[in-house]
Amino acid sequence: MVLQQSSAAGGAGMFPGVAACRPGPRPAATAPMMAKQEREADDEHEEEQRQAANAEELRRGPWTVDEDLTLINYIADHGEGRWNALARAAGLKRTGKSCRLRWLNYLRPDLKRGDFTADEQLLILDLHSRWGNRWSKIAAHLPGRTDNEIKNYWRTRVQKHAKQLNCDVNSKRFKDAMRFLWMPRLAERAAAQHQHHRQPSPSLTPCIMGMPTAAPSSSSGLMMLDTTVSNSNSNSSSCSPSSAVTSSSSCSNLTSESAHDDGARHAAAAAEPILTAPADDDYWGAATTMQQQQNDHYDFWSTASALQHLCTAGAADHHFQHQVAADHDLTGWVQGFSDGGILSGSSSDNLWSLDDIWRMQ
DNA sequence: AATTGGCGCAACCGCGACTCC
DNA sequence: GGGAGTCGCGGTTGCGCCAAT
Repeated sequence: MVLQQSSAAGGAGMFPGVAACRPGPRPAATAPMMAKQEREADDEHEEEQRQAANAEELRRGPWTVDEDLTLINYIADHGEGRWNALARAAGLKRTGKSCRLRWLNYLRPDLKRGDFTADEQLLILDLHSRWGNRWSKIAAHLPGRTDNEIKNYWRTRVQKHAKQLNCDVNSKRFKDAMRFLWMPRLAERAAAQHQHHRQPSPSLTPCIMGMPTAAPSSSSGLMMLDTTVSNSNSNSSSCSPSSAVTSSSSCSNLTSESAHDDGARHAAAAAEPILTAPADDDYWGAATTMQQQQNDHYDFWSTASALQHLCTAGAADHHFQHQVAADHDLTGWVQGFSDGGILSGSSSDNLWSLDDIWRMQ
C-alpha cells in the first residue's frame, strides 16, 4: 500500500465546513420574545461549548499517514463494521463516519486508482442515463471504483461537457450528445484499446443496450451510426457476445465485492440486474427488448437514423437538415454541424464538433 | 517570478433508513 | 412504539495543483 504524501499535506488546522456549521447572526429580539430567546441563547451557548469540546477531541480535515496506517492495521486485525466503535477502539480521534469514508473511498485494498478507462466511462454514462445520480448503485457495477469517484467524474468531466454545449446536463439535447457522439466514440476507443491489447472487451454494456456504434473508419471525422445491432445477432467488432458475458461477470464481481459490505441495500443493488438482465446466451434478443424499453422514453432509433443521415447528407442539403431538425428537435445540432461544426471538423463556440468532443476527453 | 483562475478530488454535511434496546 | 445510535447516500465545500497570463 502506497500512502500518498498529500494525505498528510493539509495537517491540522484545515477544517473545511466548520464555518458552515456556525450559527449565523441572531436577529434583534422583541420584548415578549426575550425570555424564550434568552433560554435558547443559553442552550445555544451550551451547544457551542459541547461542540468546542468535541472539536478538541475529534480531528477533522485531511488524514495523516499515521492515521491511515492506524486504520489499515486495525481493520486488517479486526475487520470492518461498527465504525464509531472501531474509531474509538483504534484510538483514532475521528468520527466513525470519517473512518468509514476514508476506508471506503481511499484505503480499501481493492480500490482501482487512476483515470477511468473508456469502458468505465461508457458504463458510467450508460448507467447514469438510466438511474440518474444513484452513485452508489452505479459504483456497484464498476468494481474497484467508489461512488465518490464516479460522482466527482460526473461533476467535473461530464458537466463540463454540458457547459461546453450550453445546455443542462439533464437535458434531452445533452443526453443525445452523449448517446450519439460521445458514447460511440468511447466505444470506438475502448474497442481500439482492447484490440491493441488483444483482449476481449470487458464491459461494453451500452452496446448491449443497443447503443449505436461508431464505424472504425472515420478518417473524415464523420461518424456512422450502426443501427444494425438491434436486429442482428451477428458479431459486431466492438459489441461481441463475449463483451456481453464479461459485462455480466462484472456484475458478479460486484456481488462478491459487496459480500463484505454490511448494507443490505448495497448488496441488493449489486445483485440487481441491468434492466431486464438476459441470459448470457440471449443477449442480442434481449438487446432488442431493452431497446424497446428505452423507446418508451423517446424514439431512439429514428433519431439515430436522422443523425446518420445528417452526417452522411453533408452540409449542402440544408433543406433536408432543417426538416430532420424540425422532426427531432435537433435544430441547434444541425446549426452546429453545418456551420463549421461536426461536418467541417472545425470547432465552434457553443457547439461540439467531433474534434471538440475528443479534445474534451 | 508572481498572480489568477479552473480543475480534480478528498472530505465534510444533512438527511433518511435501518437496527437495537 | 419510540428513542438513540449507526449506517449509507447524495450534495457540497474547499484545498492543492497546474496552466495561462
